Amino acid sequence: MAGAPNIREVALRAGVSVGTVSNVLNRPELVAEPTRDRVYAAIEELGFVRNDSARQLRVGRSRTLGLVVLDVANPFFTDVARGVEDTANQHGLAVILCNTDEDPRKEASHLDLLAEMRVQGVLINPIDTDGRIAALRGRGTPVVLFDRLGDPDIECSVAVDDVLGGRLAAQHLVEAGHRTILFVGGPLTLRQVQERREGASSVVAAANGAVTMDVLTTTALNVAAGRAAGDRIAASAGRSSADGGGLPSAVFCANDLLALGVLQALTHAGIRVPADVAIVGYDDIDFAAAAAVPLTSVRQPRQQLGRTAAELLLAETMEEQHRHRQVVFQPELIVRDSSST
Amino acid sequence: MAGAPNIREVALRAGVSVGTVSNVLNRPELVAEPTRDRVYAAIEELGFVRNDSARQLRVGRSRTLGLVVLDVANPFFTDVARGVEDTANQHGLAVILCNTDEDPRKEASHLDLLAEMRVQGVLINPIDTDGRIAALRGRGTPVVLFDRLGDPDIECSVAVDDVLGGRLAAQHLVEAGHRTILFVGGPLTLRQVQERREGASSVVAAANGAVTMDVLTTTALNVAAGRAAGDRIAASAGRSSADGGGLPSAVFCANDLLALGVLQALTHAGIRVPADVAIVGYDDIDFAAAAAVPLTSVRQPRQQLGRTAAELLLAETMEEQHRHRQVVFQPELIVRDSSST
DNA sequence: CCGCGAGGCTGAATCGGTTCAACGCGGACC
DNA sequence: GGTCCGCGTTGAACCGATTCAGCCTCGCGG
Repeated sequence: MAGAPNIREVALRAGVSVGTVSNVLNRPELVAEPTRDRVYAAIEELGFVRNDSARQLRVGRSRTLGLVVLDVANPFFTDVARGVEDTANQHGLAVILCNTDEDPRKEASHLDLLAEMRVQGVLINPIDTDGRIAALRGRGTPVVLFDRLGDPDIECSVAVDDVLGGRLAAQHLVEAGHRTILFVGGPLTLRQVQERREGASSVVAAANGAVTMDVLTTTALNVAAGRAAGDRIAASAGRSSADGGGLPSAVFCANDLLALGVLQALTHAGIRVPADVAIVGYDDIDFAAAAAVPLTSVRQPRQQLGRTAAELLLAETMEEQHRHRQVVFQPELIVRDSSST
Repeated sequence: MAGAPNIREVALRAGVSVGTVSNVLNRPELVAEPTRDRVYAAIEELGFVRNDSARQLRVGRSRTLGLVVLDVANPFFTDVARGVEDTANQHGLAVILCNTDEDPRKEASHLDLLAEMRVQGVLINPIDTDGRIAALRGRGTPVVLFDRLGDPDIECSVAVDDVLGGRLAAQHLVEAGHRTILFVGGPLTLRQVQERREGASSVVAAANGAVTMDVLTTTALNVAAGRAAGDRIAASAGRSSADGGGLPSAVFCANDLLALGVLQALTHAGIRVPADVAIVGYDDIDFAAAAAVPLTSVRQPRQQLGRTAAELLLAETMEEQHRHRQVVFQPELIVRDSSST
């Protein structure tokens, strides 16, 4: 009595068998109405709550799905998470949100936990492609990659074309007359950072030497790292350009958090944005528009990314014979004050 | 064989009984080394992963704890979540993060799910004090309130003194010479909003008519609502003060998201911050400092709030006879450019 | 009057770890 | 030689919901 009444006590109280209670819970249309009402009444009176472990044990799989992200503090990921949640909730699934902080060890331990929980599937923006993802899949748990393309033979994935995004940003700056661009981002091991840089590089290369692009590497993709980068940029303003100094005319940041940090540091140093230096960010998080110098940014369809990823996962769990798909979204440049002439 | 090997297959392969395998998993010090190694080898070879449902079913409770927040997109809550996660992980617990979007129905459905999962405990910033929280507790699941004080006889809670926070903000503005203050926040049913307003009101009242404070109610606590409020403030600038128009000399926002929205709208309308209007926010999220007009804000110890809440929860699950505690943190005013003269 | 089918319900088997009483065995001690 | 102890291991009972073969009842057609 203390603690949790079980299905047997409910059955006893309603004067039926446990099988009938289970039917009321799961397939009420099979049970005659008066019986059903008696069972509902008993459940109510006892305050019965189904024990999900027992259910799962019998059924074999859970009603949850795991979402593993690099950084919950980044609004980009919380927006993706919202998209995932929407789709999952519509199908009666719960989402377990795991945060890796870009740390492979945390990623590993979260994946182990999700495996033990026998989640229906995992959505992940992987750092480390260690064997765990393959192992999960080997045990029959579908894994969908998001914000990163995978091998179409073995997995579904949803991504945004980061090379194109980089190109859009750089093109915009070049067309606005900027000739010295600085790319700020890191760590360079992250594919997103690499590809955005690559896109920008291709535009610069096409200008045949008329435009130059330097790279300032950061250790993380957050506001603090952006501030540090901004301080270095401001410090270089005093030095002659022969000395590697001089302000760039534009800064392209690998994400908005960095851009906001850079913006703050530059403003603080008395450098005007966009008059002295233009800034372009990436992701178009809500705070980009909310900055007092609204940020030009490359918009990714964040919620849709999440929704689509979840849909692919559900398709994989339900379809009889599944063909892996790759979905690639196109980013879009949103021009605001930080890069207007 | 397909899918998931179980503990019996491991036992068979290692040539021991299932009991021994379980001991290796849970209390390896009881098992002789050579046996242990054979079991580990078998686990490795088969790719065995413990089925957590079965474990939970037997043991009675899970190794997870639920965290229910109003809005994952608000950095305040992700910071709290990080604090909770730190503490939980140290004790080998996982955190399930649930988002209510300030919607009582979503809150209810998440609580139902957590109940079915038999989580070790729940940390919640409740909207609706419907019976579910009491019911959970009745079934033996500890529930700790955070960012809100509860009844010390029945529950633990961790909060920050919001009345004091409101007072600090208003005091700062009054001392800086502001005489017409506008409080922006809502919905007023949220206790946090109420208390911050109340604190500010008390300061205004103490000024014996020298200072006035109006209230502009918002429908939510996010950037978009802040922008809308900012637009209304800017629109009133043109009207005479007899008409209820005229700019306030300072705006105090119930949280930083609102403040950022207001800041953006005012700047966009050509109103200078802080020269024309000063702004004070609340929470001191990272973006507050990162705004191009860095925001004066009332800082809450966000991570510590999370850590402490988790510790209280753990204490309640472990202590033989538990006495509920209320922990109240003091907020701190961080003065930045948005309110400097 | 009998047979048959459908609807409604029963209850035992099942899922896979955990736990614990009990057992075997070798060494120490009297 | 007998007894006792403790370490290492065993294996069956158990947790609680689900499932399904099978039972009963009732109504209808032959």
